[in-house]
Amino acid sequence: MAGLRDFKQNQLLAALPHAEFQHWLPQLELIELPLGLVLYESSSEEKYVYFPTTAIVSLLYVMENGDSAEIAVVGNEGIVGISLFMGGNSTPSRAVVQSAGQGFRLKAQTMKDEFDRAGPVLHLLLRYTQALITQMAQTAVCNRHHSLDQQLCRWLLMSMDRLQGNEITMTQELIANMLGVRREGVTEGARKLQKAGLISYARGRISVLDRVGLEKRSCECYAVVKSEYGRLLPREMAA
Amino acid sequence: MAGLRDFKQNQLLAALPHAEFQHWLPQLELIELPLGLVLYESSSEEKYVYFPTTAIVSLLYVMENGDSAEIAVVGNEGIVGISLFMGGNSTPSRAVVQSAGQGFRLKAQTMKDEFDRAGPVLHLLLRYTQALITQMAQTAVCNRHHSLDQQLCRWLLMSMDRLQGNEITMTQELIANMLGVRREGVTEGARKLQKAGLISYARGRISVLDRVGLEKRSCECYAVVKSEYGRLLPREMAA
DNA sequence: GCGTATTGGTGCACTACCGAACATACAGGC
DNA sequence: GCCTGTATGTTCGGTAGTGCACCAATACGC
Repeated sequence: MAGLRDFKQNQLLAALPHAEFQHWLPQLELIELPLGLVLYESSSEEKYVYFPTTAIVSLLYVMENGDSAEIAVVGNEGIVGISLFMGGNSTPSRAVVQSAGQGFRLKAQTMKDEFDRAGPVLHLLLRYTQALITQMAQTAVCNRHHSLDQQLCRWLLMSMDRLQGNEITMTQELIANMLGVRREGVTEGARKLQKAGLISYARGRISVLDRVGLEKRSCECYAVVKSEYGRLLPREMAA
Repeated sequence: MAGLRDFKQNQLLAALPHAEFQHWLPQLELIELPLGLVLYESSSEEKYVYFPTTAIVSLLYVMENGDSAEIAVVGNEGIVGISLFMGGNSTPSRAVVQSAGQGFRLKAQTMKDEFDRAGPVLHLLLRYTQALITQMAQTAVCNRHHSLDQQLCRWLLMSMDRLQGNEITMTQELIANMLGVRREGVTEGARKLQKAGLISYARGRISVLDRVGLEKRSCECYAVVKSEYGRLLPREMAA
């Protein structure tokens, strides 16, 4: 049985007004989110929304020829499945667990009912959605203008913000998939970062040794998105 | 004085329920939107929302070093200024008139009041927002994976969908700004399209001669976004 | 402790795009 | 018709990233 502490690990749940939270509580199921689990598939109807606590979920587009690209990341600061309350019930993207952990899920209908009550929950979710939009827009710009090395730094920093500790469990192959680049490119970039003493890694485990150093090598995109999250979401939520 | 017909040129206005439309009518101002006009600046508070009728507006990010990239386009199918009802009141992007024309504007507060009434207008605007999100996400993917030539085709098609006639008034230099590429690259791409008989152009005027041909050369991104707009918005709105 | 699958490292030819410099050509004011 | 600014055309060297092929090292099941 999940305790109050577990729920509050997700910052949207933590920010819910007391009354609404009490209302949802019996309906929130704590579930395991293993690496690679697909929470929803492109253009298929979403039956649940998910509130990650220790897991990280990638929203990614998979193209006709199999190439893919991550358009946003959702961790314990957010919710997976915004198209439910936005009205579309699906999106052309896929949601995949990028870093294993736990999260809560809630039935689609329960979420819709609460949203339609048009109270503070609606405004909280919409502000979160705007933050997510910023992340997507910045990803578009970043894909256009920044080098693989810079993007790798941004990606590592965003993952760090959503994890406890300073270790990421992730192969270079998977990172390449997310960024939509070749695995060799990630190898090369990671090698440079290791040489510079910013990270160290071995077979699917990456340790961040110098966060500030990564921030310096990253493009401005990381800072822009982070500050927008801080502005749009309740104080303690800057992620 | 604007007639009913003018209002209905914007498809969101046209889709408003009768009661809400009557309520807004006295507050909607018809304005000219000349090329290059900045409707809102990055991170500045938005005082109006805009409903383009014959104009096209670009949402673009301008980076620290001056490089820019378009993240979405809004024409007569949409509204400029979603951050007002999403709750942020600003975004890190800039909105610029990309193709001169007209549109209506509405005071921020009027829009918010209506939105907070939580009626059908809220749901209409949120579905539109989801369509816009799809466009941004697809732009991110397109920037990652597709060639300048393909993107140029996509861009021309999206502009055509938002204009009457088959002529676009736009220099190659400006298109390059939107796509976030070099002017020479656009020149080269346009030359190929002209040679293939798909378009013809001269000094800032582009005529599309073979729409289907452009669609064939474009990447899948155009079709994905178009079909999502069709799915999410009222019938006649597929743009 | 052996074999196999997974993960990471390296080299190479190739392409798309960039940055810069410069040439041409058309439009509109006079 | 001439001048000037704006729009487009062309070239050239440089670079980041690709696709492919292959190797090296570690982890893990048996």
